[in-house]
Amino acid sequence: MDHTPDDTGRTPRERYRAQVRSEIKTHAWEQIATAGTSALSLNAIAKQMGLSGPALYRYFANRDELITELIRDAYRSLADTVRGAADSGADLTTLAHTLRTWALADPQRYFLIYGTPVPGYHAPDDITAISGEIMAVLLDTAVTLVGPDAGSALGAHLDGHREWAGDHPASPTALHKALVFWTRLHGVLSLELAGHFGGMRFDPAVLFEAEVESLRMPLA
Amino acid sequence: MDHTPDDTGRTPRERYRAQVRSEIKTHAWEQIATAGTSALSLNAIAKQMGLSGPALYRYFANRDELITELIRDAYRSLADTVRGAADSGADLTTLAHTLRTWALADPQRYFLIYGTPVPGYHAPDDITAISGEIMAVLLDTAVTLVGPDAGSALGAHLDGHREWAGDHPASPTALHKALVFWTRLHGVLSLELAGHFGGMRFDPAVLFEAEVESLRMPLA
DNA sequence: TGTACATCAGTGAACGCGCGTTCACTGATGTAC
DNA sequence: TGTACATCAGTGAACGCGCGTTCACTGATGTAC
Repeated sequence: MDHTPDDTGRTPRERYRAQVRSEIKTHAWEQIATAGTSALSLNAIAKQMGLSGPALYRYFANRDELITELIRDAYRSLADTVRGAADSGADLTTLAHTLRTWALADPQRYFLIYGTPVPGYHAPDDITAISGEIMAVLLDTAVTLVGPDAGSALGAHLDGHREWAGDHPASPTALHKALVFWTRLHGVLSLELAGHFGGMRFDPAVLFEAEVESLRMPLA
Repeated sequence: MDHTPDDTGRTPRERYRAQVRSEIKTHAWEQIATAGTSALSLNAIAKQMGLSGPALYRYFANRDELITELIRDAYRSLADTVRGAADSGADLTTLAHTLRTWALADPQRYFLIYGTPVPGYHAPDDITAISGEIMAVLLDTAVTLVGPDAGSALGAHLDGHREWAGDHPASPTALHKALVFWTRLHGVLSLELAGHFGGMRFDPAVLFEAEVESLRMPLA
């Protein structure tokens, strides 16, 4: 048999490793969706896969590394999703719906990013870098949106602390809109996903829609 | 010694019990603040208090009951805080700042209410009732705020599903404003508390302020 | 006020459990010549 | 193509740990007469 790398540049063994790794992650997501992140257990995953517990240590150094990887994947997925939408010419409304669809598809994935923080946990730099990518997409979309708005106090403040925008050439108003796009939609989405609209009988989609439209209005 | 009830109507033993219960809860909050809710352990609390593990079972039937009690206390505290502010004549801005102060005082308490939900957990009815109290305060404040706004699509939709407002006689616009008060401020607050503005150098208070002011503008 | 009894807080031993993780190993797969 | 060796996936036993929870108990506190 020929075990030279295939056209993806990976040997069979590498491909096998990658596949098992991803299978582990799939089972990890299932556990998180079923019982929450704190219930994630390497032994339980191994059992589900018909492996012994220690086998997983061939693929992840320890439990923390697995969780960090899941967080990374969640960020990556979100960043790719919004970037993909923006590159396909999505306007603000379409982008917002893309975000909502992504969140509803897997609430626990959303909460792994935007849910309760674990005291003392700090994400590695490459993950915070992905946050920056997401912000960049929001800024791109915000600049296409800005009309002849009057400047806002927040816009001016943000303009005075532009570091977070990378070197994005967004106007103060666009900075303001991008940030508020994020916070308003997160406000609605996270309450919806957490079930806080449960007893109430209205349709969360209508609320979401209203908040999306609010972003088209001039600021303060 | 006289062991008849004192003027609060409780015997010394009852007062002692109540005090130990509250001491247990205090230590529980410390643990949650330090290492997150999933790290909450009855044995660890007992150790901190210089008691044996089983002693705590005199005060709480089990771990779940303790956690539920903490959640109840968190809701109660929030409801009392906003109700107190409103009764002291707080307007929308003051109420918003009261909320922010309450949240910043103990982020983990905030997240116990509004953070990542535990799949499968359903709060008992008396707790969801407290949600209603909070909503009532928001509605009270919203009605004082409403000007000659044009009706919104969301307002009309909410008016068609008024059950969640109890029998509060708020106008459609007021319903809309109350709900958006909640979601917008939660959006900003939860991202701030979770540290998502960490790397960015702007002042979250300015963003919060801007969102509070946004509530004074006419809706869509 | 004093004594007999009931209540109840707290203890220490013990339970079974599942966890993360290590280690020395077997056996299959891949590599070099 | 065949053989010798190296790599590496996975196993099973074992570790120590802390967890929630039960149980039978002791001793202090409160109650009734």
